[in-house]
Amino acid sequence: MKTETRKDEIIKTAAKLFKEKGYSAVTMRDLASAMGMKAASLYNHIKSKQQILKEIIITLAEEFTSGLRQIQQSEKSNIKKIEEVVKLHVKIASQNPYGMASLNNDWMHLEEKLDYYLELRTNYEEELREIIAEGVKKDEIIDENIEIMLFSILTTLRSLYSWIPKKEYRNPEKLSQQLSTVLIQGINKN
Amino acid sequence: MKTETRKDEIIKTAAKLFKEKGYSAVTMRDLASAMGMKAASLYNHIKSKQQILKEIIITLAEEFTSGLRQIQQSEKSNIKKIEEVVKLHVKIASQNPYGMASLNNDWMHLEEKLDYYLELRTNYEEELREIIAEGVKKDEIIDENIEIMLFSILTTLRSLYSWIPKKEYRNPEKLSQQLSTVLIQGINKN
DNA sequence: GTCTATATGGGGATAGAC
DNA sequence: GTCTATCCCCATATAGAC
Repeated sequence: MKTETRKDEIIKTAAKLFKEKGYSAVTMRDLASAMGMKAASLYNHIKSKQQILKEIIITLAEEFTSGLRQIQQSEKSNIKKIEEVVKLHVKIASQNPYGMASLNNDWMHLEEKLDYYLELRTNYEEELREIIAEGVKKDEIIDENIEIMLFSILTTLRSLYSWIPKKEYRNPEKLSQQLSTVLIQGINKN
Repeated sequence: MKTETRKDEIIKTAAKLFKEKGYSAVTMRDLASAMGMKAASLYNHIKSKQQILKEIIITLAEEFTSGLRQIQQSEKSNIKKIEEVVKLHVKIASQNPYGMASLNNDWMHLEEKLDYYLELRTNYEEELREIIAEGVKKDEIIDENIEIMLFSILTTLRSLYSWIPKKEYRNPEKLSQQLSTVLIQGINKN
């Protein structure tokens, strides 16, 4: 557990601002002002605006990748694996909802690391697709269009960051369980 | 059916660019270049960059508002109403996937019309919440956390624009039906 | 209706004093 | 580690010729 450096503070503050207005609309002067300093001073801690975005996004993308890999390697039913994926998203989004906004909305502004990010993203989708396809094959999951099931689940999980800061969702265990119910069982009573 | 004016073309092209990089990162030079003209020439057709965003977003927001009002006033079961809401989103997103990106991601860059937009958005969510709450009360919908059901459905519908341009989803009827199944019945087989 | 030229402001980033 | 001053570039938008 390292102590938080000034650089970490800057990145955290930047993520908060990026969530409100997006990467392109946030200026280094905005960021400096939120930190209580002048824009030029930021550059003693970070190399560039682009580096801030890169650190926010790549860190999160790698967390998802390694989290999913662990789930994939476990010996659970595919429905259980999906429940674990829900937990993974709730956990990461709870810890860092601001960063999640950049991951979802500002990845296209990555320069150097864009290809790497896209690779992680594509692989993530592909692995989740395989969990669903396996579930269909083993009769755990209905034989409906896999892409629709995949994107329905994934887009809900990806937008978690936008409502997780609200009061009702401070209990990650409970939220994960309720969300799994809705995503897996649907909302229909009959 | 009016013929498409140059202004309409500019707005359509702008929406396409906004979808790729977001409002703030698209310059009037980018837009002009995509239109095969110089930036200054754009101003013979539109008043400002801000006006383009406003037209894209407010038009769509009003379409959703009036669409939902019609559904709300019909005499259907609440589950049927949700199916109609799915159809509404599929229809609008199919007609204008580029504009939907701005509606979802760039509304915070609205200046003059921001408050109006937020009012429409809040009302939309509130009406949909009431449909779900009614459904729970009448035993059509499970008695699970309403906010979670609402946001799970809504975020899936809101992100439709990002995957609707793909080949498999060109049939709005079929897509609506499959998506309703997944959202309402879930994915579980047992 | 499109162009060139330009006004005006703000962006990211660096130099060098303290 | 923070500041002031500044560089250089590009943003939106307008004026006025063709």
